[in-house]
Amino acid sequence: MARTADPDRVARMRDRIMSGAADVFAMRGFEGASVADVARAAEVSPATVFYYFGDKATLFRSLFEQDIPKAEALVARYADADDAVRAIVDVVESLAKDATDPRAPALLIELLRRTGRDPELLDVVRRSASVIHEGLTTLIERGLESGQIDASLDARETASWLQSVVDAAYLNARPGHCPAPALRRTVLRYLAPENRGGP
Amino acid sequence: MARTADPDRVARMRDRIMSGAADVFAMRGFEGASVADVARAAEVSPATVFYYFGDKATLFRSLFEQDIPKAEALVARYADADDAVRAIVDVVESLAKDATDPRAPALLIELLRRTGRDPELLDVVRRSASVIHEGLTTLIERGLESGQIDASLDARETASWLQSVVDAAYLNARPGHCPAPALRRTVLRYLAPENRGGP
DNA sequence: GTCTATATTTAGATAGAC
DNA sequence: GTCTATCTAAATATAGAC
Repeated sequence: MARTADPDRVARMRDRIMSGAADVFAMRGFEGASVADVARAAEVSPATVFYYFGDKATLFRSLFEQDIPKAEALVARYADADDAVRAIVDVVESLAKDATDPRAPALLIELLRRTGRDPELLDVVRRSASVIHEGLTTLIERGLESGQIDASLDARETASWLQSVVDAAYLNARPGHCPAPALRRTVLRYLAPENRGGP
Repeated sequence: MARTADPDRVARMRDRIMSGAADVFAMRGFEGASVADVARAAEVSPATVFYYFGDKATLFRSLFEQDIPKAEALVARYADADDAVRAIVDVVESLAKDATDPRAPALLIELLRRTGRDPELLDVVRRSASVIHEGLTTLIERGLESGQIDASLDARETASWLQSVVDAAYLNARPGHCPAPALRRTVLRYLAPENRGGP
């Protein structure tokens, strides 16, 4: 067909394959999903998938490369927030919001798993995770200075813990059940100083 | 060698293979681990592994079958506790204690993953998870009655959430880092009534 | 660029000797 | 009971036509 590289058409084809890949990887897992399955879902031949992505690991990784700019945008949005604790809760809830996609838990699991085995994937994940981690750490430090957050907490460790809690909320997300209220309560109470009587 | 079925020897052999399997499954994942790898780790032949476990899925599942009696014992130990909140914290910390095993995070992920694909494994997991869930629910109800726990919380939902938080401790587990303090703080503050000044 | 057809590799599982 | 040897199936990746 088109002899010339049409960037738009290339992008559309990549999206189509990646969308099929998200379905299939979520349903069957990385190893359980064959490239033939992905090709069928995208209504192309297996060779076409390899033509666009080179190999299966690269196809999988490409699903998460979009997370880096998304993380950067999220952190930037709250960088200048006045109310640090409120900003932290908003960031955490934004992260958890993606869990509404029914494929999200399964894909997160595949991601965590593959991360230990694919160094390039690890790099992608580390980049987006550390953007979030830095963003949260900054907000926590601000809350510590203003006295909004319990002075006995370490900013970086607390940021890691909050990220883990978000991940756990994802993993246990069940259809028709929103984790946001429990998550919000958890974060607010975890951060609060105990000077007003607390437990 | 021994012509007669010696239950003790059988148990030792099973343990030896399962120990190797835990290493290999944690390191390479379920699909990534070949039975040949497990056999090598246990210093037997692949055929011996199949002789004892039938197939790879059964071998994997057997790693988690021991969790059911362990869960029952844990719940029983705190069934008659006077201080409900203290008992809840103890149960949760006991659950998280296994996270110190460096293989634990990887195995948890494999477990969650395989659960959606192996109905028999799902059954095993459900059994031990529901033992814990029932135990926690009972303790939470007791804390609600005594006013130790915030009356606005639903016992069953809170039990589920606490189980998620334990998962978070697993996910956050890194060598040389103890999750207990963050976990304890999270649980205590989540449960506390807000009548004394709250968040 | 997209396909069909296939080469290659690998791993789960079994047969049968000892 | 444990081994060696092997069968079989499946999937990644490529070659080459169109």
